[in-house]
Amino acid sequence: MSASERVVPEGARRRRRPTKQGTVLSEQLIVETALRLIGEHGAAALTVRRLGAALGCDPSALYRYFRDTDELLLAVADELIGRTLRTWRPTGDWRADLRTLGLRMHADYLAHPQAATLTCARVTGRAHEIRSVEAILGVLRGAGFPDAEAVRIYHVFVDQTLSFAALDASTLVLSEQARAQEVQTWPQTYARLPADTHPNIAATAGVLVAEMDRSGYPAALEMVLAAAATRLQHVRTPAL
Amino acid sequence: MSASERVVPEGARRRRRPTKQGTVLSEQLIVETALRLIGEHGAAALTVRRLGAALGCDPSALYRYFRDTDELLLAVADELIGRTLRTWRPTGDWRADLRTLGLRMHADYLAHPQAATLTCARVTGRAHEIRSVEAILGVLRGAGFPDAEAVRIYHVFVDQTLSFAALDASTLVLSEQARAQEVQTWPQTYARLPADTHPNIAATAGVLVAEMDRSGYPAALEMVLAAAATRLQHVRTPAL
DNA sequence: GTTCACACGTCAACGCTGTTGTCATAAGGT
DNA sequence: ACCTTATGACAACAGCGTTGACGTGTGAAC
Repeated sequence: MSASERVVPEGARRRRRPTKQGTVLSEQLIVETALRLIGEHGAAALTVRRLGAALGCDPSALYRYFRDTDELLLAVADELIGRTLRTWRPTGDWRADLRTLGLRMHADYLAHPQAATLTCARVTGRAHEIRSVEAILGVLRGAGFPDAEAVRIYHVFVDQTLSFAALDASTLVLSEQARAQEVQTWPQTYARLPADTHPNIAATAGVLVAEMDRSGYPAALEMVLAAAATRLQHVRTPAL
Repeated sequence: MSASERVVPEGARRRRRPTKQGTVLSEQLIVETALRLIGEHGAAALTVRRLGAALGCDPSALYRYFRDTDELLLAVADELIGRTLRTWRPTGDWRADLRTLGLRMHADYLAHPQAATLTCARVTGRAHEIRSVEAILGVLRGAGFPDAEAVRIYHVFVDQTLSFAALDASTLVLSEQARAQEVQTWPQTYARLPADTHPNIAATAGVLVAEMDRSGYPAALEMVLAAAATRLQHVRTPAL
């Protein structure tokens, strides 16, 4: 039997057989346990053996549910997307809708930084992700963007949100002292550079220290939304 | 002897003893070989054993030069930063300068994805980084952006470039088959969704498949530059 | 009810990984 | 020429993902 034939799709499962330790496995339970493991003990804690131990089953039992660890990771990623999307409702104002969705996705991923660094870059092709793509495209096309434009803006919006989430999450995962040192680099190193050798840094030192202390995502999102709005005006009033 | 005591700083090395196969090790040679290994055989090829084999030495000999593989990767990353900025010269056209710098940084990081994913989020506070901050701020202030605005745009520009680089690099780090599957998800899964359940995806399927096949960074960069240009116009012609 | 196919958990094993303790030896200051 | 010790080699360990074989309990069929 090859590895891929070993996996039975979740919908087709009929026999639910408890493990030696009594737990009844399911795709849902495995994904939740994986997420919990990552949240409690860091991303490095997600190994097949540890996950098996946490679930009370043999590690190899997981291969009845996922072809390999990569597929398991995709399921974890999709679960995160689903949690974000579950409470979001579009209002009809495209700019406000994208703003709140972006900020919420960013925040939700940061709430699970270890999981975010592992999964932000992945295209899952699973249910929750598909729903989010459909929704965002709907918002943009409903606002009047032509198809090509809508797809391009969708791409920028989603990749920007995920990549900033991964970036910001990765700093949260650093060790306590590494993060502390990272934060202090701006006031300690940059704010003290002399004006004759580094005129631009010296002139903006105060603003620089304050700005670099927070995420650049909100400002980046605003700029992308502003550029999109400008583009929409051109589409609506062509050849002025 | 503990692991950290085993490492001798590069400057303090006195005895250069050739390995059994004749090569004379050095921090520089190890870093270069690691970069070559990544470039030739992919990120997965960078293991201590393979690196040892490529260098003609026992894997454990590397631990005389780096405390662990993480420290080795940081050394590789540091080498990368230097290479990126070395050839860039501002022309005086702020928008073109930022465009070429962003695209070049993005490309250079992608050429060494393993190092990129590990280092994109770090603030080093070292010479190369400081020079880049000074240069970018100089471009923006020279273009006429007020200090607060210049810092804000610098933040967005640099974080967006690094985060997209990390995102795109992380897909290159995936195993061969995982990446292949990721690419096929758009034509195989998304392009086949029926129009009645997923009207927006179905309507844009063709454009979607083409768009998602490449990085969103160039488009994102253009949108940020466009938003910045609009902002600059407002600053130059206040209170119209 | 009883039977029966097989889904699914378990076990053992493979080859890989990073890392370390110990030892031998050649380099280089004296 | 000696002696210290830096440094490379060797062997071993624990842990990793993954697979093939095995047996047992389940749910369906009759």
